Amino acid sequence: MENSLVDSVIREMEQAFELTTKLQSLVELGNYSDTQKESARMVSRELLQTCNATLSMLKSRRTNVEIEYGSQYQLAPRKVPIRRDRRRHYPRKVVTATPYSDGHQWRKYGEKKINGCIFPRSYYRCTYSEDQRCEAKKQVQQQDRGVPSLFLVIYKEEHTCKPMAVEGCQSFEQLQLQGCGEYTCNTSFPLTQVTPSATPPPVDSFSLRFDDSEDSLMSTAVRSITEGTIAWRRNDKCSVSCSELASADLEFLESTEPLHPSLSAI
DNA sequence: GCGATTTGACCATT
DNA sequence: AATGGTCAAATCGC
Repeated sequence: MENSLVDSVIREMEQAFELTTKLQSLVELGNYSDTQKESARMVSRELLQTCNATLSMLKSRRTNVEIEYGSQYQLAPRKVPIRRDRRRHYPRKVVTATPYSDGHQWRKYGEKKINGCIFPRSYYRCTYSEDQRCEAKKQVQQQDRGVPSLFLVIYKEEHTCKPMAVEGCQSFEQLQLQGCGEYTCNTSFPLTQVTPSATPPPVDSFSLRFDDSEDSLMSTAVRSITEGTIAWRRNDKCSVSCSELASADLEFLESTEPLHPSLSAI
């Protein structure tokens, strides 16, 4: 396939990817039952997997790939793994309803009206950009007039500053954006909604590592998750859904001892 | 007074 | 020339 056509198809797939993440946000924030949400999550996961697989195939035909996709939710393991060069930094896109609370502190340094967009684009850099020479930046742009409003957040460069206020982060987005380190849980999840095929996780403390940990920051964060549901579990991986962790595919790592005194098993 | 935000100007890229 | 990204002076709010 010639490159221009590949580029066109990639753009269409990118659009499909973003629309799917947008749809996910709408479902999560909508007034649906847990069962309906779980069904929607499963369909979304399949869609995102398909998008990723297609994009991987397309991009393997092209060398100048510059975009990496992220979403509010971690993806299921890729059917076609993407080999990424760790030395390169790609912008990461997130569609979210709450763009201002991702666990990091930002300073706004500009705002620009973008051609063809209703809402202006805001430019932020890390508060510690000067103190700690942290290069992290993000752009936030409202997507539409919907309720709730959705924002496209584009992250550029990783944080090199010391992670701040991990203990205080409350939302999945904050958790995700802290950098997908190792997370410990203090006990088993009260499994109120387990799909028939799911197996309960270990009852003692355990670590969770996000599936996409190869791109993680090197910091380690300690979190406790006190309630949630396991959507599915396969070998040492599972999909978790709980109040603090909207939905994520995780890898269980047995932990010999709690990493934090307050995280001992109940 | 100080730090954060706003906003017009400037610069680089296409 | 048009557009997007950044700078920096002015302004705001605590």
